[in-house]
Amino acid sequence: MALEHAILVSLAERSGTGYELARRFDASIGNFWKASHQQIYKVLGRMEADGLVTSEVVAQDGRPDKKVYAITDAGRAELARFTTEPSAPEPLRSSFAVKLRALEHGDRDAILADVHRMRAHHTEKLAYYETSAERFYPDPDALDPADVGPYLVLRGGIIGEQTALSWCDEILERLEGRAPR
Amino acid sequence: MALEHAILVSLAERSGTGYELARRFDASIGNFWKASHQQIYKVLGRMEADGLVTSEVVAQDGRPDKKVYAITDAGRAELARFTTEPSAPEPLRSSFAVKLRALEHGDRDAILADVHRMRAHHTEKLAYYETSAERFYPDPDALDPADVGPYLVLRGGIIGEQTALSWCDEILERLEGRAPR
DNA sequence: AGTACATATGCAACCAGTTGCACAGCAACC
DNA sequence: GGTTGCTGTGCAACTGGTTGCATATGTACT
Repeated sequence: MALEHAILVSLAERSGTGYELARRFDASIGNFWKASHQQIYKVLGRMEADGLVTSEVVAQDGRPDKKVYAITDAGRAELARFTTEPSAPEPLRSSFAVKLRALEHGDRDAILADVHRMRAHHTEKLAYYETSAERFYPDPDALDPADVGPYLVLRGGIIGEQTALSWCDEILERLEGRAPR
Repeated sequence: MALEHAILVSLAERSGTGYELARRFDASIGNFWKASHQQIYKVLGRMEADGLVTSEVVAQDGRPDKKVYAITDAGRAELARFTTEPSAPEPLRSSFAVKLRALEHGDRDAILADVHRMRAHHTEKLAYYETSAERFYPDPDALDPADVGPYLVLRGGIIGEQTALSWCDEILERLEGRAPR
């Protein structure tokens, strides 16, 4: 149930509506834990029933009312408890790896096209992460203590994307018999 | 529904029982797509109803009967079709990243212990992959064409584990203020 | 006038996957 | 004699997550 904890982290940074959380998930935490707005609303409802968050309805003109959620003390305690839990080894699921294993049973050209598509995707993501790093943490040796966690997570994203890119290049080199690009 | 395709790949390599598939998943494909035996039996049942696989009951003495599954022509066609499908960008889910982001809201020592645990886990996995690589592909420049896909998948596993290790080291260096080990 | 997009919340139905259990027999160890 | 472990198949209940839809309003573009 890490979605619950991802929401708690996000609300600990600052309060917000379900809609806002969904967008934050698109941008930052969502790089490491995806969630749709439907699911966020559902989980927020359960979390409120469990006392981990509270909500306050705010009227707006020209726009629908919104429900601003805030973390409670119980929520903060649950978040702290969560950090003491050992992480289960992440079950890595890659349908692309399955496809690559099927190379001899499938369409080689289509798989190559897929690698090129993935390569472009990872290039874009890497650029996005690197821009974020420069913008938010221009001097990594002088980080605000509150930024250390988020910074290290971003670093994980960067080296992960670099590795994904290297893998694409290695595949292309071998399957196209030349250096990529 | 990539589990279906992972099973088809495995059965295309050779026929086997649900039980055997579950073990193969533990060892090879399972490094990139986990599945429990319960789920494999469930999916095999559906796949047989869909005509992608056939089964034959084999009696054994001293052991329970077993059902040996084999891929059909329809199964092979579906596998080929699958390879022409563009892969969706894998939604990466890391509860550890969520935990790391919660560094300032939780228990720093427990998180550090968790990093050490993960580091040990990735070290072990990397060693396992490297052993497999040496054993099955001692000469990567002279691969059997049928081995190219599986080899590249294994390479992905190796560089993924190396990256995970680097990330652990970077985290430890920053949080413990020294080089790891 | 019609379309699309952003804000904002939420239900219902479905699908994938996990957890826990049941049954069955043989082999090995203590 | 009892426990553990391997082979082998499978059901039932549950949880987490996806897909599709519904509703409401304002702005901007065509």
